[in-house]
Amino acid sequence: MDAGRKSRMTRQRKVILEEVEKADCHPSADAVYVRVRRRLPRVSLGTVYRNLEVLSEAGLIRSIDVGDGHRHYDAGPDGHFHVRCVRCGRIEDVAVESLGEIRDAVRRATGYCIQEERIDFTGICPECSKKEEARDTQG
Amino acid sequence: MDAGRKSRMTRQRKVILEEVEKADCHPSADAVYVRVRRRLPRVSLGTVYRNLEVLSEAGLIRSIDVGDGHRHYDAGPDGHFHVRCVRCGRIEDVAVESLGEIRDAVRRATGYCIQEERIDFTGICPECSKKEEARDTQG
DNA sequence: CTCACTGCAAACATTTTGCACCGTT
DNA sequence: AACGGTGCAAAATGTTTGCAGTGAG
Repeated sequence: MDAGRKSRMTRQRKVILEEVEKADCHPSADAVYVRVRRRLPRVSLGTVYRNLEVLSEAGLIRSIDVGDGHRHYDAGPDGHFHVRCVRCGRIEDVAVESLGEIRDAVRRATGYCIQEERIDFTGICPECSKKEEARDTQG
Repeated sequence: MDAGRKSRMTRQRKVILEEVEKADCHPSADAVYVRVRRRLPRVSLGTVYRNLEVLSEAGLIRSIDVGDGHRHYDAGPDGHFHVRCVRCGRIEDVAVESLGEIRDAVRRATGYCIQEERIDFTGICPECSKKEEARDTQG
């Protein structure tokens, strides 16, 4: 693992990376902060932000912006969409077969040299749908 | 044009709507503020934000979040992607043929009831590419 | 030993909100 | 006249930054 040219793998950075990696959801900076603080009670939020930026730049994690007002972080592989539930706020991955195709289509249509894409869906997850259905049925 | 149940089409609201409609790019709240102030020098930024929210809720405009730290507004029709140039910051529309297909695929894969999607590409626009090429060639 | 990194707190940028007055309906 | 909307200024939110001291390499 090479986090960059002259960067030092400090205790804080390592813990931050681990916590993003082990998180099942896609934690926000603040969520990472809360988790990290369980192991390093004196970390500062600034350190968390700085490290998320560094790790993100090093390609060890990815920052995603689903438009809910927070930036989220993701240690998983690239090349997927996200779906966010407007009810419970969870963010899930969706594997994508046709991402390359879409990218090519956009490149052709616009002439842009595409570097990155963000494809995010918003809706209601099956679990929340079920709950609402149950509530509606019961009155 | 019915901006909502009991909302009043005030001078400010009308001008804000017009300025979003006539803007060629996708203006940020602050950009709208600047434009509106040319016609109504005493508007406040708060009023602009409130009206962008109201108009957005009324479906007269759409708010888009391309992840550059500002929310942008768009009076155009729904059902398109956006491409943003990392160099000059412009945001352009891309017409989409296969949006429905993608949405269905996501629905099938996740079980989500999809309400909305945001599909944004980031890259370098042809114009900026050209400039950089020219600079590179000349040394 | 060096200099990237840290904690802290203050600064920032963007958006939201409380309030008293204003103007559309 | 009623009440939704306004300007203003302060607050809230999420993120970044300056600084002096710390610790990884």
